[in-house]
Amino acid sequence: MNKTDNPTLEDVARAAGVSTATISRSINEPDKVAQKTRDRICEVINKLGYTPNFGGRALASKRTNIVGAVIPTMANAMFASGLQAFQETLSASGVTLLVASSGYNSDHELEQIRTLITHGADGLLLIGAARPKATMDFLHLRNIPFVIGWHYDNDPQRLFAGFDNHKAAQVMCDAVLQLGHRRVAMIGGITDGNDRAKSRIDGVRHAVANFAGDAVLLDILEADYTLENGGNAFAKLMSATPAPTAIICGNDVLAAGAVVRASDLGLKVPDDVSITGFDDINLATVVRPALTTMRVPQTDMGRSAARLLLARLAENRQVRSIEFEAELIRRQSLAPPGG
Amino acid sequence: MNKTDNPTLEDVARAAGVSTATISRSINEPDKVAQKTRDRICEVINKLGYTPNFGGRALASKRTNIVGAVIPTMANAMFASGLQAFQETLSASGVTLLVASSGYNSDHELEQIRTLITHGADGLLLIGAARPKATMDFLHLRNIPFVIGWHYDNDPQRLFAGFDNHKAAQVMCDAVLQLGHRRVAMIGGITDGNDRAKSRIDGVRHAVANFAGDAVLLDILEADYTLENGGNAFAKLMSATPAPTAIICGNDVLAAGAVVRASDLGLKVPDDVSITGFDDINLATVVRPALTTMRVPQTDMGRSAARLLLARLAENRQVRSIEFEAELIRRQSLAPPGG
DNA sequence: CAAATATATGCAAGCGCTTACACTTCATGC
DNA sequence: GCATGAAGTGTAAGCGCTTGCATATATTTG
Repeated sequence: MNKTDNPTLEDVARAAGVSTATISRSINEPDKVAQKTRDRICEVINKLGYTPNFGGRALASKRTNIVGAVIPTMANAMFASGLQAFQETLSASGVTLLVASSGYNSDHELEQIRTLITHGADGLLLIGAARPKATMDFLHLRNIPFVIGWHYDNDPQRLFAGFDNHKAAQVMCDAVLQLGHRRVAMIGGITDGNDRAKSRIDGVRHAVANFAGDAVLLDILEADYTLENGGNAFAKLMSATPAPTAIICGNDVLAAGAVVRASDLGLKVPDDVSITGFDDINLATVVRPALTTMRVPQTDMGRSAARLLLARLAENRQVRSIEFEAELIRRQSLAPPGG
Repeated sequence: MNKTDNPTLEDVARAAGVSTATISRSINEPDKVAQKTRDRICEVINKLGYTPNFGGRALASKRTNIVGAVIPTMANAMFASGLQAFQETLSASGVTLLVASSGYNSDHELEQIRTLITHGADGLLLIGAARPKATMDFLHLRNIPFVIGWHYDNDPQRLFAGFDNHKAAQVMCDAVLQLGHRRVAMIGGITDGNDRAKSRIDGVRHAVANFAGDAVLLDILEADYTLENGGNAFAKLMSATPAPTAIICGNDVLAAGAVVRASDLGLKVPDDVSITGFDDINLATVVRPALTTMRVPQTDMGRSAARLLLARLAENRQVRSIEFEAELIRRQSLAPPGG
């Protein structure tokens, strides 16, 4: 598995007639080296195709310039574009991204965190705040710098770049209730090991419970984020009597699945039933009717998470969590009951 | 930036009353160590929260168990899910994924390749076969093992896990022509630095040129993969006289944008104009009419690319490229001209 | 112009790990 | 019982780099 022997610092040093220290400096702190020497070194480096050996560098300098991210899955557009922004921002600072996915499973998440750390990650991006004690213990024991994305709360001990899922869901549900809906149902993500999904459901529960009127939350179904599951859950909810007049979905994929299924079942959205989404990914704008949804600042979160983590790693003391606001985007899938 | 001092092999060795070599063995080659010793060591490791220092390990063993991927962008669902599969497969072999994105720019790609290598990647996944000489030179000079995904050709010198974009586009265009379309236009991706986009366009060109009839390829527009660009390009193409009866799109995002715009413009798909996509991502199934598209085996490619790369790194000699077939998926957006 | 300071380079000690080799036990077979 | 070998462990030599310190050279200053 080892590559054929690559040139080392020493090879370069010999060829350039200087010491290894000078080469090292000309790479890492160029202005500590005379212009002339640097030029010569640069030339030799290119001729030899030298690149610093990673292991040696990491060992000597005690840092890798690698940060890791453990996200539920890249297959969800929301994480993918956030991760993209995260990576781009890191890249601009010469830091590289190690990724792993947990599949929304917390045991798996711990395993992946371990892996990333043993693979040299200086810091981590994690999604959501809730995790088992074992995971927290490991993080603390090893004193690992990390940032939590896609979630925000007031815990001053930790670093967040996210938004308040509970509040956002509540805003959405309030909007639904304001329009006159009284029989509401929800299709949420699987809450096990996913505090964002849980918060969104709680937000809806809370909104219904505190509504100054007699609204009912008929049912809450949990489903993996696929179009088909969204469709199936929708069908199930609509087969109840009385049927809900609005269905709040935990994300756009579920909602899009529901919208499509509605049309298959001959139900008109929003006339027969309103459907709302969450995240505002491409899907939301393309289904007909287009989804009323909560826009989540995916790119901003990714970018900010990177900045926070970089600052934290640079030991800037003034690192503070950033709260973003999810924004209600009104489109056609939500209307007063009965059209 | 350095973490507080973590326990080292030596700490563990001292605490367990054995030599560092034994600890190392019990981690890397457990069955070379007596059960009893191993148990004791394991206990100490857990108590101390020891994890091997990455730099030391990489330096001594000359491998990192990291592979890198440079993809155009994770924000495109097709790459995201392929990358997800790639990562999962690697993970199952204890290998971790370093990601970088090129933004479809080949200078940037080279830079990212360099970064990944200096960050310790043992091997790489790259997308598409076409790249500038400088990049190829670097890859060869450093003798870097790599696999090319999302593309296939017969070059026996290289390792592919992909499909023939040219052929796939041709299949799609043939299907369009078979249905009776004679005025065809295309909305492709930006071909600069993107051989897949180019191949898809060439495939369509080729199909039209070789059609046993008098079909015309009216126009080819290139656009970044966004819904809006797809819509704009569509509007532009439809404003020509005579207008095309079918528009072949280089990917589903462009096609979905076109379908949505068609409806905004009061055009019926497929009655007034047929639209086809490429990739078969979620979007394709959700727009109405649903997209006729080429299904691309994203997950399979990701998984196979990982297997190929792992095999290559393990120096298995019997590593051979894998060709996948894209599959024509017929849905409602394509019909004979005039409905 | 000597002294003081700034700038450029070299020296050499590790960083924490793996691994070839040497050594010690202990079981086995004759 | 003793040679033989297997199994378990230790010793120590690096892997390629960074970096504090010492040294050498250039520049400034009174």
